[in-house]
Amino acid sequence: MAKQKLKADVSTEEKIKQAARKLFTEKGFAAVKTRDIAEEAGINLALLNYYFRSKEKLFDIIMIENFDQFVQQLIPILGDESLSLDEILTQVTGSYIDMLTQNPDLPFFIMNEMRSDSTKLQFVKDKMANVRAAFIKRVEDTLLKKKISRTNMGHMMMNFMGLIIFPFVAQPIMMKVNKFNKNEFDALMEERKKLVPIWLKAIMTAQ
Amino acid sequence: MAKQKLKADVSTEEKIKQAARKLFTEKGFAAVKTRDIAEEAGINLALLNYYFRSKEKLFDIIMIENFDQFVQQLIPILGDESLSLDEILTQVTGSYIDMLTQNPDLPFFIMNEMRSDSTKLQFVKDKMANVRAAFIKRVEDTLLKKKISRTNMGHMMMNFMGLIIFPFVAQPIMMKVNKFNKNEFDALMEERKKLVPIWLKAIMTAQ
DNA sequence: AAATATTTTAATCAAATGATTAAATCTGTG
DNA sequence: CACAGATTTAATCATTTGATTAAAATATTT
Repeated sequence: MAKQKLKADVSTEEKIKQAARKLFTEKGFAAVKTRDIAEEAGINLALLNYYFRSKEKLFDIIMIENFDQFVQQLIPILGDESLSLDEILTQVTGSYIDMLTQNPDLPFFIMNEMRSDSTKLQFVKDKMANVRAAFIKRVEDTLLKKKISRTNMGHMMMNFMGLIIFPFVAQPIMMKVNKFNKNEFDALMEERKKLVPIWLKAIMTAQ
Repeated sequence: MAKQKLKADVSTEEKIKQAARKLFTEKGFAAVKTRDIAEEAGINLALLNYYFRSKEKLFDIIMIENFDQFVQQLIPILGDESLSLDEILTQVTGSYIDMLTQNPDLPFFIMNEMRSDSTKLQFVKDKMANVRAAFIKRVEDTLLKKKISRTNMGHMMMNFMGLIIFPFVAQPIMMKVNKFNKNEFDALMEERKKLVPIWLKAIMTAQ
């Protein structure tokens, strides 16, 4: 006991959070039982309530962290006035594919929770609205020059997300149907870092 | 009582299935309680077990029907030798967007259940494998002529699904962030019937 | 070491949930 | 009508599940 207070390698509270993050992100709120979390964390069930008060409060924490991770890295890139549209496309694509390769379940989690609506997602709406505003502010001029209308902004956001995020949502299908293993899938995603910006530009200029 | 045996407008069994389809498709297996289904169907809880034996058996039925609907309509189009690649793209896109506009929760359900794996999805794997084989058989020659490699088939499938299916998976986000209502969203999807084939061709021929 | 605060455990509770049962009601048939 | 079979209901069971409690164990401070 030379050290001050490093009891376990990781504090119990952190172990619970890690277990909860893993399970909630994989399976969603309803499918995860508090006992699953306790077992995954290797702790007594009562500790979950001791540290986090309730399953729902614990979930809220994980949800906020996940959403933050999902949108956070967009801000600095979109906010960098020195980047051209091409550079933005390339950077956002690369940065996102890297992050999602590390957290492949994140998009599905987000979609799942947005769908279960509930009222608690107001803060998400706000956060996404910020990103969207930044995106529009940053891209709208360029788009207007290319004669792409405002309503088509919706299409562009869908295309952007569809080409980058969808593969991770569909990863289980892709792996099963195409008999990819994780490494092969990741290699495909690595290729997409270069391809998606090219494709997006091709889409934007297609008659 | 002139008629033979038409008791209710819809048989109790069918009412239960409709309620189950709605709820399971919207929220997934774990989040739906048998009492929710009973209430939605306007029937006594015991009837669910009387007709379908268990929640899981009922879910299996819904799952199979949903998967069938998801892949069914592809077969006749892909199998029609008289169609050009362009025509296939156009028809599949149109047919799919129509179907998904009627059943917007279907893609999410499929992704969700593929992810929860379980072993019971072998039949799905087989079904998807058939569609994939038909797709490859139908498209591979054309792709080879365009110097698109076999590994890029994976990208093409992702792009195809990403541009068509993803918007429906992300519909809740799109509607919240962009403040679309259902009609506006559907109008966008209607536009995509023409746009997605153009975009896909642009992608395929992009340097 | 004693006192105090923090962390962990085992046992238990109350509500939710999937399922069953026995009786009641309805339906068509002889 | 009365009977048999199918359908529906109300009541109840057993398990799961989220949460609590009181006590034990551990760490921290004095």
